Amino acid sequence: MEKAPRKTQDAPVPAMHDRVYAALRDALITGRIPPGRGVSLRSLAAELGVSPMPVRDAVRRLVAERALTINPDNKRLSAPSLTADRLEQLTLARGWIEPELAARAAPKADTDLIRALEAADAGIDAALAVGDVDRYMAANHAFHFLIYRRSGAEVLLSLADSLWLQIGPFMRVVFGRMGTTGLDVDHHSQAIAALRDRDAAAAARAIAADLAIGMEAMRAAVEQTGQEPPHD
Amino acid sequence: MEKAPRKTQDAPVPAMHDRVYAALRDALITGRIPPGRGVSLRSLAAELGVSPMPVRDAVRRLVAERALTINPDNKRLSAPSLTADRLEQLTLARGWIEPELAARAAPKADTDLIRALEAADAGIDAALAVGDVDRYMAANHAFHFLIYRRSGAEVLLSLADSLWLQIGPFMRVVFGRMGTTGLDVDHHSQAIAALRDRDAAAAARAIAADLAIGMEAMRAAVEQTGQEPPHD
DNA sequence: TTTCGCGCAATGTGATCACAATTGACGCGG
DNA sequence: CCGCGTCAATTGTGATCACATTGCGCGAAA
Repeated sequence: MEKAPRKTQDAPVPAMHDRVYAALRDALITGRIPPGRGVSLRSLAAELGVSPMPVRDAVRRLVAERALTINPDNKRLSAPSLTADRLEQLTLARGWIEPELAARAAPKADTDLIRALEAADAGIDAALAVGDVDRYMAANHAFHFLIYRRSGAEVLLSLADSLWLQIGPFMRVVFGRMGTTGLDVDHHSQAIAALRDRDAAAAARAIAADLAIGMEAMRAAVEQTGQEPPHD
Repeated sequence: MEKAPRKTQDAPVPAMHDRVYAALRDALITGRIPPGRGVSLRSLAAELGVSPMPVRDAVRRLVAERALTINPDNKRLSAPSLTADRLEQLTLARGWIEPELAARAAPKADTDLIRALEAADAGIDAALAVGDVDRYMAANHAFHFLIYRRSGAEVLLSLADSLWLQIGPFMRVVFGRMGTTGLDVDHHSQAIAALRDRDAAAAARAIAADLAIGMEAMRAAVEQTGQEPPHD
């Protein structure tokens, strides 16, 4: 016997604070916690049906990843506000890191990865067709990180992860402002092709182009939003 | 009375978990917690004379910043090991971000900044002269982040912060292997001059050159270290 | 002397309580 | 009707306790 048969399943139940983290992360990315909104440990805990303890852990992590901000006077928590300045920096950083990750993933691509990417891309198209924002964002995230994870570059990967977490709320604004039109320009197919060919440079180009489209859409949306007062 | 005169100073006593964070951060950067060494919440708490609670918070933050790692099976904490792979990624990321920060800081430079930089640079030289590693690293960190903070680019700045936190332990290895020789090539003066001239491109070049020197020294040191078994 | 097994110590995690600071609302006085 | 002070509720923070799991060491058996 190798170890001791773990009942029937092998998955060791994720810790509570990890589930809370995942929940908050999802809530932030999908915009269920709108930018600028203040949150509190106890209210989140009550909402999730747990004690404030694991929420504290999850929140610390999200603050460190800049997915949440903490008022230095108040010590009160809030979702970061969307500013053109932040978006510009995020765009720049993504433009460095993500093509690099794609380039590193290219030599390691295999048929399993290609198949998974095609499935994810199909999911994206399906979501776009019916205008399902949540599914689109989930599938798009899955597509990109299927590639990035393949790079094996843990340090850069974690940077990309943090950047996506900060970008998430912006995407919601895009859809709120202009729907999903214009996002179907398919650099994803080019990325898949490049990976199939193990062509690092082409993969990097495809990802860079894909980012450029999305980030430009966000920039336009934020510029438009910034002129209005906060809507509540 | 405008508010209520806060005794004499204005600094509202940093929270315990922030002090613990600072302490751990310093311990990691200066190598007092050697790479690969396991740590525990309770032992750290006892060592710092506080309850495990603020240590948990600080550790969560450091884990999120990748300055500490957590074994997914054990759930046990340890300082990340130094690998050539990690160093390569850190070098790449620093090479993107830090020159950019310097470039953004250049237009905003003023005489106060220049003076502070000259003081920090003098501190570096003094530390190098007497071979004081801790002081050198502290002064070098201060020098760079005096510049970077001036950029006003919060997002990029936090990325740079995380990268330095991960680089810290490597630097200790450098000094342990080869002392401080070869690090006195003075790109810092060039950086100061560039900032005085508000020359963004020159500032970026100076910082990039400075990084290249240091990172190459680390690469050589790690390569040398990697061939030996862990020394305890 | 070596090896296996049992039990204790230590670990991370989560809950609950206590406390100081801040917020927000209610009510009183103008 | 408006302004302001007071008080209660809510906030983040830290400590302490309880618990399941893991690691390690001591001791017994061959």
